[in-house]
Amino acid sequence: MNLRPVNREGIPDHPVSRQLLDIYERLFSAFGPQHWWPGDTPFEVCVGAILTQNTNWKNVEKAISNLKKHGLLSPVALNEIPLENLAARIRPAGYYNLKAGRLKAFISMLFEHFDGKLESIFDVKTDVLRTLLLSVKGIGPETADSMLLYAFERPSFVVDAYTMRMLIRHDLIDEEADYDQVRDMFMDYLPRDVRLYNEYHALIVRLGKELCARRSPRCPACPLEGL
DNA sequence: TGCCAGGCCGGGT
DNA sequence: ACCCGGCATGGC
Repeated sequence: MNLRPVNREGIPDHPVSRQLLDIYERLFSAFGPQHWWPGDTPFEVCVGAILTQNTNWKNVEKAISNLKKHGLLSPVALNEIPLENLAARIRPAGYYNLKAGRLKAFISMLFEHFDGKLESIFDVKTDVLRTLLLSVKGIGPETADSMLLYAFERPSFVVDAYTMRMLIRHDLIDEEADYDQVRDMFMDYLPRDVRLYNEYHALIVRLGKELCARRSPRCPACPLEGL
């Protein structure tokens, strides 16, 4: 338990590392590359990360396409539009009043610290940026890590409900493990590789959509069966 | 038809 | 420090 991973040419040599890599291999074999994030620009990824909180991605697509159609998918536009109008545009994503406020809070941070320019963020160190994102009301750990990984291309592992269920059902963590513990496990025992983390999380979500990381029932054909 | 979806916050113990 | 209700639409 107190063993630390040993990095050998970027590949940790440790039972937990092998287990996590084994899961990755099985998922990749079963599903293939997922080509995430489904979004055109870093800014769109950030917006999508907020909109998809506890929400089906299909609904988020409608909301984003709405924003695009009305020319609202930019920091300036979202800064200008009144809260109520924004809420109406993102209605299909659910929790639209809540999320309109969260988008506004994110945009406010963008203007306060980066003059509204997303490009300015690329200079900021990852841990500083993560703390900054988490300080925005409405951005929690998963949303922050999604932005870090998929918009800003930092090796920050994203943990979600599917990840928890998958690990619990296969007895890799105990029920009371929290977000940061699980994130730390992946990041301590896997190489800090953006492409790996990108694909890994996307594959877990795919697993959840298709099969046995759903709440119920457990799928007998799970590619992770018999780990 | 009811359950679920790529969370997070705030108030009450 | 936990626990829990609220937030809301659309798909299967």
